[in-house]
Amino acid sequence: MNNEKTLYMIDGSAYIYRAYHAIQSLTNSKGLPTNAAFGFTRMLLKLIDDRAPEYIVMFFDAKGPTFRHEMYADYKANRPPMPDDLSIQIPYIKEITKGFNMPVIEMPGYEADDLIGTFSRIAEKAGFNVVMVTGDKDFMQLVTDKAIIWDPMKEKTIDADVIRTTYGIEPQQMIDVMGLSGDTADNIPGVPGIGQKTALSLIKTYKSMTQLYEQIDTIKKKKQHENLVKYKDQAFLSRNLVTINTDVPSPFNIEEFKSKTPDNNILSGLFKDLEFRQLQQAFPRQSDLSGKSYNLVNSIDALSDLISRLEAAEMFAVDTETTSENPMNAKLVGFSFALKPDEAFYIPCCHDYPDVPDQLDLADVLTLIKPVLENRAIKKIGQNIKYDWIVLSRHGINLAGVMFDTMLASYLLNPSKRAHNLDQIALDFLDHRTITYKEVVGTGDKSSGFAGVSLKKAAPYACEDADITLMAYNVLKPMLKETGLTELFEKVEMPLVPVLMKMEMTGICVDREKLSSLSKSFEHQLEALKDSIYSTAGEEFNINSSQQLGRILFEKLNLPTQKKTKKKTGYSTDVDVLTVLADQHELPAIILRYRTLSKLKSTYTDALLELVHPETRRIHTSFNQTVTATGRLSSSNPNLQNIPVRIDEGREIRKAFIPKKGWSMVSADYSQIELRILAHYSDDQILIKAFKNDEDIHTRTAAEVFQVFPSFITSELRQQAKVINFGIVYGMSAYGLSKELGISRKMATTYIENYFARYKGVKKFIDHAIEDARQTKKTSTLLGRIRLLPDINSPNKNVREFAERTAINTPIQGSAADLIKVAMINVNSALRAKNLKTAMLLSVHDEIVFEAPHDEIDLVQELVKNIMEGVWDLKVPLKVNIASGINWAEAH
DNA sequence: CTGCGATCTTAA
DNA sequence: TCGTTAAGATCGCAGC
Repeated sequence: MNNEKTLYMIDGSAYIYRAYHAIQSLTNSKGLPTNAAFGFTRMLLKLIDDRAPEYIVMFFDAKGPTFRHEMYADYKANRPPMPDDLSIQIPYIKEITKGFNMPVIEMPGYEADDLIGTFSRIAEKAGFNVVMVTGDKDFMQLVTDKAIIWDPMKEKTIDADVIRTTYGIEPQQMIDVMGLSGDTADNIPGVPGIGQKTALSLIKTYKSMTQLYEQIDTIKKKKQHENLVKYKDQAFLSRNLVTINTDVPSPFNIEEFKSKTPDNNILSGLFKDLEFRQLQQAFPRQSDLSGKSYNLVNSIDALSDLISRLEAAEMFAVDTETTSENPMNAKLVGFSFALKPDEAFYIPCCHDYPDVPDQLDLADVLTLIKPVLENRAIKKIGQNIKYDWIVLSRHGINLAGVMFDTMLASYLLNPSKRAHNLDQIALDFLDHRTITYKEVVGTGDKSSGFAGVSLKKAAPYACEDADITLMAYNVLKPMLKETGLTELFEKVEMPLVPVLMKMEMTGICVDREKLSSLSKSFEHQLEALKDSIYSTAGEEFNINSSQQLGRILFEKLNLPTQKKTKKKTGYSTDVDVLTVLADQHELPAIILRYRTLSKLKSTYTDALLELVHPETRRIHTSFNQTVTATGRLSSSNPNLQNIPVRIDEGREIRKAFIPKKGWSMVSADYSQIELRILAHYSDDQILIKAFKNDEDIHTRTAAEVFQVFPSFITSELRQQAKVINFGIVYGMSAYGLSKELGISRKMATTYIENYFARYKGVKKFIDHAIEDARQTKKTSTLLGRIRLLPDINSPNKNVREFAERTAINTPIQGSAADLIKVAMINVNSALRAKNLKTAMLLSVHDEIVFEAPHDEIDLVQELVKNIMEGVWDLKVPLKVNIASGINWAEAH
């Protein structure tokens, strides 16, 4: 039905002004104002996103006087000239429009209104629907059954019916209304004493100005009558002025307005200059392989030539292509190398793709390439080099001379970024759009992985990876230096890579029988709980669906609702809510139990068994070094940093982590490392003294806040103080504390006041951390790790306060991360130096887990404890608890 | 069928 | 409105 074409006509000039006024202040780093350009672009994007217009054209007012000025010299005489900080943006705005590949029309002597009016009529006659994109009500006179107004920013549509119902007149009658009332904005006089309301009611009654004047003597109000008569000429002049011209001579053909795809190269460049970073990413430059020399190496001669060049090089970028994202399962498919920008080589070894010409044999390539990869004097650059390092290691090559990982460099420069993959790095630092893995390999089931890709597609992709890695190195290295991150990079992050690699490759042993019996036990209990839930609820439903559960609890059983979910899509049914409800009905308690067990089964027992490696019979997690915004590591596939420890059934899972036969688990954890770092940073005398005396820190806080001697502190008071201590580190408010402790807000305020009255240094630290962040727009850790805080001065309170909490928490959490990373590196070196068999297995934020042969336990405990405690010189001692046991739970 | 946001739970 | 950092299971919706 709806096969009619629609033409969108944009009132460009009006949007420039609106954007300029709507956005208060926005400039790029060079001081160029960008507010109007930004708002204008946002409007265009919204239009394109929402409507995907098939025909589109942009209109601007022409410079200089128009035909209206000839009619009336004072037309728009009260308009101040365009402010300088707006006019400077006009060329950019026109370029942006050009970048979107939109036709632009402006005509001397006419305003955008008249052009839109004219084309509106032309398009209607040609059978088009017309949408006038504007926020200006003056356009209402142009509305017809085929022409409507739409404002993308306010998401408002005005069609003929809207005008009829809101104003009670036909759209064209707006001209007469405006003629009578005039328009102060444009300095159009109208009839004195007649405003919008009066004009509207007059036109409603008399239908038009002409008819009004024909029956002028029926006007009863004396003054009104007098003015109407006296200013009759002025009224008709005004009417002419507000009438939008619909027959401007025009040489254009509507087919010229057929929309085209944006020119990403133009837009990307503009957005780069204007520093619209998100937009720059949304319109990346197209991948351009011209000027590149990407070579396929598929003969022994060619390989020998390449290897001679690699042998002679000081450094090169290396990348591997494989069959799996998991380096512990991946098989090598090919290698790529880059020695200088714009030149790269791909050595395919194991492509399955039919008619791959003369592919080299993997074993031959490995043998030939091994010496150069193992030569530590020749430096290697990689992207996520830990991955390649593991894969190569599993193929018998011990990579040496690893100097630079572009992923780590990108991470250190801005750890808050979502991604540090090569595509993103190329975009962010080289302004280059890479060929994506998806484009080469495809997606879904039919894709047979990289080995199934033709060389024609694989070679440019693989070569580009190495090429871009090398070019990114050239950009990133000086950036690290400028940002003061070189030492952190060279002394901590890079040396940590082989440590993590070894941990991942070693893996950890799990007691599979124990896990499966736990899983079975959970399954039986869950079955029973399920029956009991259904009978208590009186019907069957999906217990895992919080939505359905909410309906049962709050609509069927009419239990009192506690809180809505964050995005208010329904009732919250989380632990807090169910715990409260457990007093009033038996169902919530059963659900809680069900949730606990099903979490343990699905996330832990079942998932862990799935991830036992078929050959090593151990679990090999990935430690991600570029994920967290604070500098911590994260762990995935599986996440071994959130194995249960608090609840009893959960601890059973921890017990399933066992050492190799005849060995022991050893766990070393920093005691209160974050509060110790807080003591160091804040120089707070009470905190420092407490740690120097090795006091129980929560008892000490309880004593200070509640003004009681430590010996009188009960376990409840200590628990409350513990919550306060944690709250301080996270920047918690009185509200948060009151909720957590179940006390009044007033009481919570008092606690916090007491805390800061006693811990004056902590108060100073917090104030200073925020103040410093305001100045520098970033925060940093002990070892100089940074986190950018662009929102620290945001006018939005929520956004700003979040940045403020970050400014408090990140130096603490991040410094703790710095220290444990250094400790891991030092412990690893010491174990190697002493030729110990003990292996580091896991790192869990403030804990390091090892497995040690029995005869090394005592030595290792002593060694590890000393290294960890001596890792950094703080104003307070660092304390490490270390213990061994037959499983992780016992050692912890 | 796939991707993604929302909700909930686990850890430090 | 209101407490930091993560990963992952599951549901349910939108788009292909």
